[in-house]
Amino acid sequence: MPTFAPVDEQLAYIKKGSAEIIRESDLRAKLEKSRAAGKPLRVKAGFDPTAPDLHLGHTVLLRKLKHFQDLGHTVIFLIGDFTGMIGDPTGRSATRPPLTPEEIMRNAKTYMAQVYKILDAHKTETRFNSEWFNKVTSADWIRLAAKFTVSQMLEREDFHKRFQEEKPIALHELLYPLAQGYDSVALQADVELGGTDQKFNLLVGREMQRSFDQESQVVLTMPILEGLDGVNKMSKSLGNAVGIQEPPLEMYGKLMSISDEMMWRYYELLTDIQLPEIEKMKRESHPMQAKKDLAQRIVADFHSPEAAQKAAEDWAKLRQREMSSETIPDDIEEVQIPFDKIRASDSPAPGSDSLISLRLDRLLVLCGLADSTTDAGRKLKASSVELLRQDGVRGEVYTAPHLAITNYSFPMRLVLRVGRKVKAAIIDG
RNA sequence: GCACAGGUGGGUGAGUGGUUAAAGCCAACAGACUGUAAAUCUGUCCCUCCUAGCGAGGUACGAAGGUUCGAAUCCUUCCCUGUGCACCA
Repeated sequence: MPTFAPVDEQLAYIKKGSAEIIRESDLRAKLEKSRAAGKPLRVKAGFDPTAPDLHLGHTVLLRKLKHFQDLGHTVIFLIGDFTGMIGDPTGRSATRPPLTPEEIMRNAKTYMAQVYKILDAHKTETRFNSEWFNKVTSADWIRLAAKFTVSQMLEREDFHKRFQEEKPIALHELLYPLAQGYDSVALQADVELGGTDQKFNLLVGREMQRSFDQESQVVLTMPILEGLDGVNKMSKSLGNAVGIQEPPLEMYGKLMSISDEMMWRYYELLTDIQLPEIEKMKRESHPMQAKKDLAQRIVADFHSPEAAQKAAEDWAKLRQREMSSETIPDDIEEVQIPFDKIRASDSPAPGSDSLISLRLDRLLVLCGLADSTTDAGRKLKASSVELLRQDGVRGEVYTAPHLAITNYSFPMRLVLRVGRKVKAAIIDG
């Protein structure tokens, strides 16, 4: 029979960082019962396999699940492959197109790989809700739908707002909360975790269980992590997210760009450092050093301490170069480019002369440093394009789209910088 | 089905026949500044081409047609959204 930590201890651990627990007394009761019986709680969290890439925002919840795992409870990672076909209306206040089963399966697979960077794969129960929903009949759906009223659904802020703003609410969207609620019934969940934006859906689970004569689950909401802008929730589509699969340097750099205020929030929600210690850092640490530590810590979580260390060093170099234009990081992304794609029309054929002429603007586009040749032209005019010298030291700013090179030889390596992005073009003849 | 109100660039949101590739704001991107960030200031912010110029051309205001020297702006049809009514019970 498994043993559990004292209830008060567990509660404290669970409460850290959480936004709301409905109801705490229920949770305590469940924990007591579980401890007495030596039976772990069933802790469920559902994920919509719509975005294939997880970002730090998602990990807030995953970390909390991990905490439950640490305490010895059973974590059920529910992939909403069925509900994914509905598309949770949450968030963008707009109807979302349903996904196809193929897309969902593909996403689900990429999900799992990422999730296990945080959760213990062996201790996690992974389920798909199509497992039970494929057996639910139309008649069942009607019965399910009969348990809720339109007004109840409109209590949900998102629906309410859209209704008032005369924006569309597709009928199937109303099914989402029902389905999610039914998941809890099917899984006999004791606790369900979700973001604060999921509160409504989570509460539906309580109601639903009650009407199926089950004990209502405890609802635990986690705060929604703000993105790099510090205002909106972290979301890939808002472009303020840090993906957990991003390369170390990119991750580090992004984290270093958050505001001081946000930094503390990230400390709270993305690290296991205890609150009193965070408070102490707030008082005593230099904000920049604290931010570096945070960034390094998070990069280490998703890559390795070594990678984090290197990211920190590269970032510092990059930073330094930005200040003094003297150094660049060691590993720059290299892009292979055939010469004839960027050859200027007035250039002599390669080999026929010691001089060739190429189109910088096209080169920028091919390197991914500009969106289009028009955009590249603009960037050039704005004096924001720098060609770094071969030794990787300070270079020269170019404003003209044509670049003549003498004494060339293929393959030729040109290191270009636009803003903080640096790319190396390997040009072949 | 009928009536009414709407559909503008990444997002908001002006513009109701003519320097309007389309105001303002936000976001974004660069530059300056800075102990990181923020803030602030400046510039840019549809695409293509080149001789790179306050150059040439092409797309663009739900879709397709039409009227006009000229339309995002007027007309017609269609699509989409919302509201009310009706239909159906």
